[in-house]
Amino acid sequence: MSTDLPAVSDSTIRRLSLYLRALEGLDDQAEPTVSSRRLAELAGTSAAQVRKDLSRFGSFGKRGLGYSVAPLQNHLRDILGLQRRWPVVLVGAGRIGSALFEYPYFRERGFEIVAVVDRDPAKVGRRWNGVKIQSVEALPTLVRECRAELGILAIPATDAQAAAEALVDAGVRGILNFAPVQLHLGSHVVVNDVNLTLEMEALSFALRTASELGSGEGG
Amino acid sequence: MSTDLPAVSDSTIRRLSLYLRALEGLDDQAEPTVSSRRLAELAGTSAAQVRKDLSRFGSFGKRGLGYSVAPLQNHLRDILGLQRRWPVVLVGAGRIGSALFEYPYFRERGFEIVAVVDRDPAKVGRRWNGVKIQSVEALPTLVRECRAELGILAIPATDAQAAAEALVDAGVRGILNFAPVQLHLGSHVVVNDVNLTLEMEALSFALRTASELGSGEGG
DNA sequence: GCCGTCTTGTGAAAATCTTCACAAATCAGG
DNA sequence: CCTGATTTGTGAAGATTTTCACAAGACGGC
Repeated sequence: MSTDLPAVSDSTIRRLSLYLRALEGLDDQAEPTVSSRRLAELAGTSAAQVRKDLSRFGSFGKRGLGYSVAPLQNHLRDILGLQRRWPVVLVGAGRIGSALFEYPYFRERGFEIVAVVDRDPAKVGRRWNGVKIQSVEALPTLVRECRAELGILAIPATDAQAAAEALVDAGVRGILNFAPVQLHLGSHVVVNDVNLTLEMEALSFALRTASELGSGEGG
Repeated sequence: MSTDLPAVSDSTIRRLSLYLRALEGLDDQAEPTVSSRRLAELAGTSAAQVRKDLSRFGSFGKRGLGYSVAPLQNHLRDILGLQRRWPVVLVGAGRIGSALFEYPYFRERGFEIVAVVDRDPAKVGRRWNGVKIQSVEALPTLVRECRAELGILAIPATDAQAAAEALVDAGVRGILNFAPVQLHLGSHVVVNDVNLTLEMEALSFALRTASELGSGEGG
């Protein structure tokens, strides 16, 4: 079934992912249906928000009853594009790259890291669970051979822009970027940044704010 | 309620972190001042947004000239709470925990992982660069001894809620959570989730959307 | 000093996102 | 069938965030 796709905000999509995760945590034998209120609790939002989010894509619930767990899971997978396998090319075989390669939840959702490249000649040639680490020069060929449309950048900031461009030139349209740098790519390419330092700084700000009761900066 | 710090949105704070990163990438010998337009380019937002964000905390710029790079860096560090050291307790010594422990940018910003715990007895006792991995039972003591207010959860979803509660009971007020589960904690605790699957799914959705719009190319 | 060119800081307007509130639909029980 | 207890889907209202637009300030050249 093809889903009609209106303009949907990024925050809605991110919540859909949380709904899916929450639904997968339910025992659909014991709990075959779920209300927007319950789903909201599980996902950390409000019932109205859940209904609004879902209603953008269709009427999946039944009044008086709620949403059937298994069908809703399928709808969400369909909306998010998870009803297929996504081959992924990983750039960078350092600590972060290694952790991502082993990350079990990617494969579970259809994201399969099918190729790994690294700049370091000492790493090239090693095998990770059957996948041979290759040289960055092989990147364009690899992307094309694997028909990868998704790439992950887990390399230093200095190399990220060039690597991103290489990925895009070879056909990648979506990038998960762990490098602490703003990538400048064509507007048809989607980039999601994972900025670990930023996350810690947001915590730091929140804690500082909380403890500064009664004293602040001069205005 | 804090007297001087206004209510500031999370998105503003996140952008401040990006501004700081962008400023650190500038050579302040060659470029002693920066305009809101330039900073916006570097951080991937608009000039008006930059000015609005900064103006919530003070008047840091000079009309006709822009912002002085070094002083603005200091203002941002001050706002974000980076003018101090933040001891951090890491829960989970698996792949992700290991990558985070080695992550160089944390220490650079004052976030120092001073203790590591793991549930696995086989890992307890090992040393990571001078830090001994300890049992989860030691967690409360460790948090208190280190005076850690920040914790990182890099453990399976099943263990995350209990570990989070242990952290909070021992005095932690901010948590960076890599476990794919919604934590339920007191409202005085700040939790930032890093949801890698969600990030990939957002890419998947975007790509699926783009291809389903037919042959038209994005501008 | 005066002029022209920049650039900030900021109210107001526009856009976006979230919550509210309620009609319509569903079910269980008698 | 009818009643009462639920719960969805959704316009409207409310809240928040972003963009606009411009007065006021700053600097260099002369």
